[in-house]
Amino acid sequence: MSETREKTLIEPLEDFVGYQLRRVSAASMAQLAIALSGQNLSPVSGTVLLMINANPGETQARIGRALAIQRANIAPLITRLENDSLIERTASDGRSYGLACTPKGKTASRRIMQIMANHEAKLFGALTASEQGRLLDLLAKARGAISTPHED
Amino acid sequence: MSETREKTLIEPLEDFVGYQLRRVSAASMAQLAIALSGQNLSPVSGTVLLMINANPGETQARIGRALAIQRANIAPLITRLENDSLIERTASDGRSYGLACTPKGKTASRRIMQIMANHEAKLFGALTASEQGRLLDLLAKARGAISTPHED
DNA sequence: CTTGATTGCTATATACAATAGCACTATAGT
DNA sequence: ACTATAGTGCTATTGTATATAGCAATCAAG
Repeated sequence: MSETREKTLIEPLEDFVGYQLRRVSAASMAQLAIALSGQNLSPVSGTVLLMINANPGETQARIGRALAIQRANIAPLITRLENDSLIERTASDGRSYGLACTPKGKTASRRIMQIMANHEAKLFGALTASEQGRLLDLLAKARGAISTPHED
Repeated sequence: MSETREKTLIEPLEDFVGYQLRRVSAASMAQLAIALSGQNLSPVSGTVLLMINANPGETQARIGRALAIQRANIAPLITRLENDSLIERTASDGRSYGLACTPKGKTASRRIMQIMANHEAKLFGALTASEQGRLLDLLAKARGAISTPHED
């Protein structure tokens, strides 16, 4: 038995917001990846799909900017979503496409929203509703204040 | 001028803690990587070095567990820190080493702590001290409640 | 009609993390 | 003493996310 409770190490970055942020975010992402694996979608792909679903007709450059994903990186994501028949592109601009979910993509979006809501409940259920709200507010405030370096 | 204020897209995940966490964490990590680039260290490498500095004599397996880094992934990190003469390994167990910072590593650790503290101030300065404290508490509480999947 | 900006894209590189498996060492149970 | 189990360091490989550089096509403005 003995359960060998491992002696806790000193955490020099314990009081750093950025450190705790990174730890919680990494754990959350790992769990979300598992939760989404049944849909053959990564967290980022799923988020892009939801973004397209909520903003039909937008170009991939604008979707990417809203998610802080660069043009070069979002291209293969979009291609994959299209190959899986989750989205459609309709030429709009001559150089850009308007993106929209197919019926299959809309169904998948609803499913993904369910999965993410469930994931939220599981992960942050230890916090009360008001604590979650406060956390959300603080994160939104921090995010709003962070100056993005190059902005693509 | 016109400044073309880009029409804001709908963010379907706006009210998800995990999503905001990911966005803020990603931005923070990107900035930190820039801040640490002068030391030729990545955020993870720097964190490992600080962890060793604060816990001399610990093995890399235990350092890794404390940071949620698997044995297979921490090995090359440790090798690099040793090649850069920032840490030393002294055989302790026959199968494991005790890790400790060299004088150069201790100096680097102090520098890294300064950089990280500065990074914190820059990034989260929009929050008051009490807001930062509250955010820290909420993150710590959330982190404590998240069950790690395999635990290495 | 040229100049500059935007778009989608390829190619490439890095950081980080995950799995599988290997050799060696330690330890506990018989 | 022997064996089974488990821990440690490590290699190899893969996948995900993100970064930069550069290109051809298109658009917009002078």
